[in-house]
Amino acid sequence: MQSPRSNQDRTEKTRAALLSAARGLFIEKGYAETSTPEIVAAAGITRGALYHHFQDKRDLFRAVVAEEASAVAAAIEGRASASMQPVAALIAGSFAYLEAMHAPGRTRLLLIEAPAVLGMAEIQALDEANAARTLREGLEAAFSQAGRDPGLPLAALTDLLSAAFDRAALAIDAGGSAADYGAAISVLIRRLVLN
Amino acid sequence: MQSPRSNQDRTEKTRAALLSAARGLFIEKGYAETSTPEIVAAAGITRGALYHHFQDKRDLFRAVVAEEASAVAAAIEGRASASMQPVAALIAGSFAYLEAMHAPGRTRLLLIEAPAVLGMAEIQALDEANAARTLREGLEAAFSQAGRDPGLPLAALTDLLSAAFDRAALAIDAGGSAADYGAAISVLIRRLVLN
DNA sequence: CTAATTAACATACAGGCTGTATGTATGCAA
DNA sequence: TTGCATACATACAGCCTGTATGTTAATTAG
Repeated sequence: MQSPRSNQDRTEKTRAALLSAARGLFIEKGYAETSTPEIVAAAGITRGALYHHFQDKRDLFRAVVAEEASAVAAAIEGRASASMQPVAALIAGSFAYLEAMHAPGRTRLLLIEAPAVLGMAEIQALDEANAARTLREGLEAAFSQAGRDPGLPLAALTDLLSAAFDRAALAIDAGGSAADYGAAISVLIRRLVLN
Repeated sequence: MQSPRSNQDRTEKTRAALLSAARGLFIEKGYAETSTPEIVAAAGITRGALYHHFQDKRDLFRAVVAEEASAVAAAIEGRASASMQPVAALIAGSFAYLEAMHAPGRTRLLLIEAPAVLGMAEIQALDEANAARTLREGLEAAFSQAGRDPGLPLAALTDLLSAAFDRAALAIDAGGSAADYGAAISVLIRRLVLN
């Protein structure tokens, strides 16, 4: 806090401007159709700065995706409180997820483009860190309360359910009936867990 | 059948060579990392021929995807015969799908790259023409046999199930346990349909 | 049967984009 | 204040896509 602009400050501002501009363009036009000249123009800097802060275009995209994924996780956080019944918590969490994913362009960015650009492996790791673990624990709790753990492939079921949520988010974003997909999610969870 | 090489013949051979070469490269390296010079070199022709037969690179990709999707549909065809019980038919069809998707590179091509390159709308239309309708009819039959249609959002449920199948195919392809995912699919269907 | 037209390519070109290499100015540390 | 590293900006090389233009062979018209 001595110079008019410390290096740390400059870096933060530049990175933030880059991320914001990139997110807007990636959401609007997709990864492939967005050029780095466009991004830096929108951010008010030059390509030199971009390649100073990020290794390449993909690396910048990765940062945007991570940011967005963590925003989704944050939006869900706390929506399914520990005081709820397991099944109710599962359903509340699912609806929170659908709501959070409804932000403009999020489904396309996170569910369509990210797997193609970054590869499924990276996305899976990111999911695991954010939502998947919570979901699996919720499922586990619900199952164990209903007393029917034995032999069920819990991890696989978690994965399949998570895929169903993703598809629901995508479908709603594409104009599908939120009520229908919400009901379908609800039915799916209840039938799976309760007998 | 008069000339040593009729135009029709030439066209067919060239298109086939192009599609085959493109499929191999798209599967091996993905859409973005595959260049048209590479494709035509592998096919033994020039870029002029490619752009004569297809509007652009995406159009060629679209043709490859359509071919592959129809191969999957063909592989499933007949696996779920009308003589089976509805639920058994559903499960048989699901397993046939998982098997058909296990061909090298198919999950990546059809489930990861195609939505990103062609857009979700086109993929949905393609799915609808191939697998989704069959699935919905199967679900409907199973539900009506179990006597519990009223009020269920059938189309949405079909969509979610289809997403679960896709994820299972992806997960198995990525090294997940085919037994676990198969069991999970089986459980999901049974719990959903039977009470 | 020949002339004209069109289809099926091959070649050449223009523009744009990515990543890197290089230059410069400013903060920071000794 | 002198030297070094950081945060950029500028310049460059190579590749790729799509189009425009040429060429050869097949098909159609007269």
